[in-house]
Amino acid sequence: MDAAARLFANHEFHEVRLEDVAEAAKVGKGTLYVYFASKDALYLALIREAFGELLQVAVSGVSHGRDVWDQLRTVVRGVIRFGMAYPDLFRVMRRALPGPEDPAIQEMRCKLTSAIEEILKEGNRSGRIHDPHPEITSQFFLSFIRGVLMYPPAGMTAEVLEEHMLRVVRSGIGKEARR
Amino acid sequence: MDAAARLFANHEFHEVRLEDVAEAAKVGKGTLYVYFASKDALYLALIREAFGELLQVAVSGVSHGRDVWDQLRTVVRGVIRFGMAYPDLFRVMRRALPGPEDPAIQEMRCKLTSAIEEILKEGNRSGRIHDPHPEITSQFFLSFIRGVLMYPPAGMTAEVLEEHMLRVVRSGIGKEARR
Amino acid sequence: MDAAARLFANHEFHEVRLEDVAEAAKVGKGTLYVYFASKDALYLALIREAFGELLQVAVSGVSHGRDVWDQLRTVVRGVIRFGMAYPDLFRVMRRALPGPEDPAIQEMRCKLTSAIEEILKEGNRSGRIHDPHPEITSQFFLSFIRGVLMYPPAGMTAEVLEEHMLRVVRSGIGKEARR
Amino acid sequence: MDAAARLFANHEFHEVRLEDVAEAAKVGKGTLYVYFASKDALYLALIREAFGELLQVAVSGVSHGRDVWDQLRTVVRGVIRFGMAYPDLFRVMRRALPGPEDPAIQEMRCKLTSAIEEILKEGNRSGRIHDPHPEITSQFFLSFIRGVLMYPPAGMTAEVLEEHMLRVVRSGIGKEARR
DNA sequence: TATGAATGAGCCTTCATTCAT
DNA sequence: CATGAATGAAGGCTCATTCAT
Repeated sequence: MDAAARLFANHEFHEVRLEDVAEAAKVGKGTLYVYFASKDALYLALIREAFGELLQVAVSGVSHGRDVWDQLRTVVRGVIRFGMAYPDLFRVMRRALPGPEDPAIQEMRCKLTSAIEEILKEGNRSGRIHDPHPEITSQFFLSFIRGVLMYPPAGMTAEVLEEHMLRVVRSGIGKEARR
Repeated sequence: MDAAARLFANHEFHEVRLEDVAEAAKVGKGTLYVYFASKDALYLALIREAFGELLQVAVSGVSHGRDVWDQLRTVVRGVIRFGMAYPDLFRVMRRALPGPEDPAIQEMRCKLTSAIEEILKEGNRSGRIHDPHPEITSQFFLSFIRGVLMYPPAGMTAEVLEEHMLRVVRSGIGKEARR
Repeated sequence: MDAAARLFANHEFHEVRLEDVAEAAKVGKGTLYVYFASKDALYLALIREAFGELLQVAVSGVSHGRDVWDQLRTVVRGVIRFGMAYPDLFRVMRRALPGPEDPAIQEMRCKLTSAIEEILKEGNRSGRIHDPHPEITSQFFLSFIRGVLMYPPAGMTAEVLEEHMLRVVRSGIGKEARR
Repeated sequence: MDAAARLFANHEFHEVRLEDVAEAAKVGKGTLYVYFASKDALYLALIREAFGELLQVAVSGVSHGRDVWDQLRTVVRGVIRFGMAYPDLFRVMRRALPGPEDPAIQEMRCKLTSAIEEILKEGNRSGRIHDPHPEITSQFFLSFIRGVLMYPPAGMTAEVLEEHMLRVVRSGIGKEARR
């Protein structure tokens, strides 16, 4: 799957030949079929793994009850870490069509945004946050990281990214809003 | 190209058969090859058109010198309008690999983020904005819209989206940051 | 037809596109169909013309009753002249499959060898020639010229070719046979 | 390749469908592509093999130093035998355009005529032959056989052909030249 | 279980042919 | 009669998939 991720990350689905995957993985072509029913199955398994991993890293660390900004930071940090640790998986994930594909994937995608949305709503309730559209803002968190990791500005580090993102969301960049 | 956009928007490249495109466009299969050298060429032409259109809509309206937030609003509104007017082109665009593909596409992609980055920098200089990382924030604008349009929350409208986005970026959602 | 000959001479049938023929002939693609029913028809017309021309040049000049070697010389000279005057037609002709193709072509091909065979037989009867297999020797004449014109040795001229060919057939190259 | 030879022998390149070749060879269509990169490659491989075989059969048996006429007889016999043993390969070969095609083929074609030319020149030196144009006569040998095998007169046998050909070349058919 | 040679369904692409102008 | 834009039948080629070893 590492090999497959590497290839699918940088090439369209149809550009990746199972023969290349097999070679990259240093196994026979037939061996792939021992573990995956088809090329599609392999591709979906990849995305499923990616989402699973991301969910693990980003959401599992969140402990409800702690400060809302701490929770958001945990999620953001998790996603960034994941994106930097598994850039290939991350890129594969990003290209996945939102179509019906696989219910498991839909569910995980949903879980991820829901988790963030929940934190935001919790923040609204606790008064530490004022967000009239947490369902939009939650999309924002994921998209942001996605964009930065796909087209990384020069000299980007996990820390800078995390810091900047949280600051923007928290306080905005308007001058009159800070003092 | 309309027909092609419609198909490529909802299906992976390899799932789209030129025969279907031809049928959808109500022309003969061979006719496609009168105008496009290959399936790839058609696909790239689509993306190129999309970026061109988007650039037109989003960047051309910006008049430097006006208030920074007005400029940002113009861009944001343009991108959102484009995404809603041409959802198919928008979806095709989004899936384009950042790879070498086509220099023209690379250039347009670059132009778009640069335009936003420039506005932000201008804002920094004028003091209306305080953004230590405009190169990151510019990515943010695009990613945000992209994410929202790909996985649209229920009841989303262009106005709400525009408003929410600008508010977040301007003032953040932190309670202590506003009064 | 000149244009077609030029193209068919140096390229396999399938390598020649009617579009190229039209362009080379400086007419529209459709115009070809005003004069030829199909690509095959054009091709066959070409071969037919070639054989007709060759027959004209090579056989028509032969006047039975004259000296046999004069007659042979006339034929040989005619074929060589034709080959050098219309190298393209000549090359097209050579590649024609001996298959059923076109009865008219078969007939002309036959006429050509028959003409030579007849001269040889006449020579046998008159005693100026001793050839136990004129049906083979007649093939020889054509093949010879064909070979030389397809893969011409450097510095070949019509005269040298004609002279050499007749000498070989008449007297052979064995030393003991001449004095 | 046997199957391919059979088909290419009696049909123009474009009339032969790879599907037919596969069927004739009793293998899958895809299997052809395991061994040949393209239809062209298959065709050229065929011609290459034909020339190789012919070279083997015709030239390898020649032992320099033996009587010149024996050497020529060996070559002639070799070519005739080859033509009769592999009529398909022979016919394919004949149609090959003298164009650039494949350097290996060019070389073999050259080798063949050179070999005969060398024998003739050796004959000139030894005095057993008087041939002012061995470079032309060598073409003759090949063309002759080619012609006879392509349009075989009825009742042709290898022996008759060999005998007749050598006799013509050696002594000619002029009556005054023999006694 | 692992393999890779063989396979053929499927698709892109070509180009002879048509026909409205 | 001349044209060339449009067409779709045909076939070369790919590659996911199978299966005998």
